[in-house]
Amino acid sequence: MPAKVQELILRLTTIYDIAKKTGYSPTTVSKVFNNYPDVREKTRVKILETAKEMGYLPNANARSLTTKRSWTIGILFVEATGAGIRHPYFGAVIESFKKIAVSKGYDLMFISKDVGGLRSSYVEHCKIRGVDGVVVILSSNDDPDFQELLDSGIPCVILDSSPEKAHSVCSDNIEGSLQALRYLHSLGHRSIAHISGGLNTFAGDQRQQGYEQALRELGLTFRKEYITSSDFFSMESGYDAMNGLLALPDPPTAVFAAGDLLALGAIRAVQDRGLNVPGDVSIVGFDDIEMSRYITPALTTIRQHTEQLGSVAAEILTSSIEEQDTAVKSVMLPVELIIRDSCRPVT
Amino acid sequence: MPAKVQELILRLTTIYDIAKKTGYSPTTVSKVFNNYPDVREKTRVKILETAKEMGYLPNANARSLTTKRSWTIGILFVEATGAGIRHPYFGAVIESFKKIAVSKGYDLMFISKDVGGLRSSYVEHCKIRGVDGVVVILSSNDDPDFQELLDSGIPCVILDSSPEKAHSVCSDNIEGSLQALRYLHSLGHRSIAHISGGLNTFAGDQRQQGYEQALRELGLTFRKEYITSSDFFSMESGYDAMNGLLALPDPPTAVFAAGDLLALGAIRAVQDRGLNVPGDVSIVGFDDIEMSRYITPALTTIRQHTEQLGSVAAEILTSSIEEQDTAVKSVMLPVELIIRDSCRPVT
DNA sequence: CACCATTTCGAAACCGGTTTCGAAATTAAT
DNA sequence: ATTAATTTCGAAACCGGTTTCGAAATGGTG
Repeated sequence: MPAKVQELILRLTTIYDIAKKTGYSPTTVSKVFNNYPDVREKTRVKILETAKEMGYLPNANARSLTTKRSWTIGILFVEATGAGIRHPYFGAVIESFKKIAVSKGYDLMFISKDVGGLRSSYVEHCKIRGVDGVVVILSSNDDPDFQELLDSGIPCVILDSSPEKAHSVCSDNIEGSLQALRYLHSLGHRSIAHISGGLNTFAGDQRQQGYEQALRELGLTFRKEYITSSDFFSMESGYDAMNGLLALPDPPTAVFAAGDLLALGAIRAVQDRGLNVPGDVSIVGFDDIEMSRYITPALTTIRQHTEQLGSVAAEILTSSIEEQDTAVKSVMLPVELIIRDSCRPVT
Repeated sequence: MPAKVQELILRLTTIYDIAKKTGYSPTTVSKVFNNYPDVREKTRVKILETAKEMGYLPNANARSLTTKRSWTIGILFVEATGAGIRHPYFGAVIESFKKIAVSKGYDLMFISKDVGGLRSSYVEHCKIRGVDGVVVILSSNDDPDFQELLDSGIPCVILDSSPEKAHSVCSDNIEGSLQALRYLHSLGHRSIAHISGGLNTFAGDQRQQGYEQALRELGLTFRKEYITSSDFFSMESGYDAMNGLLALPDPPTAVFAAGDLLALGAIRAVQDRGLNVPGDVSIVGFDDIEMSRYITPALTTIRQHTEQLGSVAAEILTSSIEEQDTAVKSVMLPVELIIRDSCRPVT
């Protein structure tokens, strides 16, 4: 052990110290902190008082060791996309998740494929750390390590996915796509393209399905070249995708993007060509990130209730950890079309 | 203990199991995993092999209990602003911080003022969890709990601040303001306002100082009404602040916003009044968040090297945890003016 | 082959809690 | 005042590792 660490060890007071000072046994001290009924009121207050005097703080590691409960929830999101925590959608969801989880006594820890500086699987990481549960955000379904996690028996709640094995919370993506397309259709648009988020994510897949379903519903013809698949939900890929669409001999008059960031990139691409949104192309996004209200043109989009997604996920996960109810819960939250300035009737 | 938890306890294999199976003692097994030199190669491989066979994974809690090293780093950011993790700047910094920290064997855990569902101080939370160090992002200097943390002896690295007591990493905020103002000045602007991030944050304070310093340097008169103090670095407060400036009898021709989000909000406010950026007002931001390239007009801004901020912070903190060198390190990273489309010479 | 130096290993104590179960102390009942 | 019922408490084992220090095994040497 390095000298620095050694030196820094501020020996904290333990229940043994309290026991010695009060004259009671460590057992009794422990019972006080765990609200056991078999300790007399007088001794309870005495122990509590000296605990406060001595600045006692429980040692979470010691407690976890015996109780097998770490009061820690792992956060897992796909690192591959590079978007990670930087995507405003995730940030918002994590924040609301955190708020609920913390209020219930849990702390959040990032779970990655490295542990102790070595490569590992998610499950290994979780078991080593002894997390009580895991919240998974934007998983790519095809990751075997992720599947292994679902099978591991560790309580999981997945956002934007819906495996049979684990709890899940997601928005009604298909309905969102329908609403977007119906709206564009109502404005007279008939050539509507889709910037997909990619089929390797649940959300991307669902929204694309919804897009295709809407085409059928509205009697529009499906055109393969009108679906551009961006792998990530990033502005950059939205930008590239839109450029592809604009280069088409017969470009669409409207575009439904599977994410707001994609939409922002797309808008930029339109503008870079000297064209105008919504003048030349109407664009609808998905997510309603905070930013969308403030850009020009303000983005018409499908709002997800991110705060609720996070809090519902937290409720589900914590109760899954604490209750014996084994039924897998699968919640789908409604979405909402937010009309702003990025769409216009065809002329 | 709830039945569910009890039931789920997948008794993991321990070093004792390995000891029993191989015939060696737990001591020797432990030595193998800790690379002690006094174990013969033959027994090392045998232990390692059966460990793999049995699916052994170390128990981090048990290890932490004896070694007093949790290999956990606490992340702390001010929750008060509501911005929290949602701000793209933080997200980016945390991500690069995480990358380095994880590669060195640390995991990241959020530190809040709640622990175990009860109100607590940051220090208490840290001690209970036994984190090895803490990274603080955008602290508001006036929080006493935060000061207590700095005094606690727990290794800390602070971003966007520069206390004497702890390591710190920040951008050269003052230089950034100077560059922004000089640039606007070079375009002929003489009435330049400042949307401040607020004086209760280090970055906000520094940037405002830089603004005032630049005014003097450039021989411009300081006008109190040209500084609008927004409390948070949010689009909304940027929007409000800009509205205030535009309502002035003598509105500025250029605005230097202390953050990109503030700038985005400001741009929106200008546009909502039927005015144009940069036609009627030139705007410079600060941060260069990814978004800034994609909005219209693309934002001219002062780039912070977020990735480097995060990685340098991680390097400093981990070495502060591991080395005996007690000198407090204070790193200031250069900034860079990124010229895009949100400014124009005065006509 | 005896002797000494190295290697290699393990017993035991410890880290800071929790929990079972029985004993002691107190109260209630007769 | 006994006895029975209840409270209140603590000894001890355990959770899964780490580390010290001494003993045993091995190797080398004369």
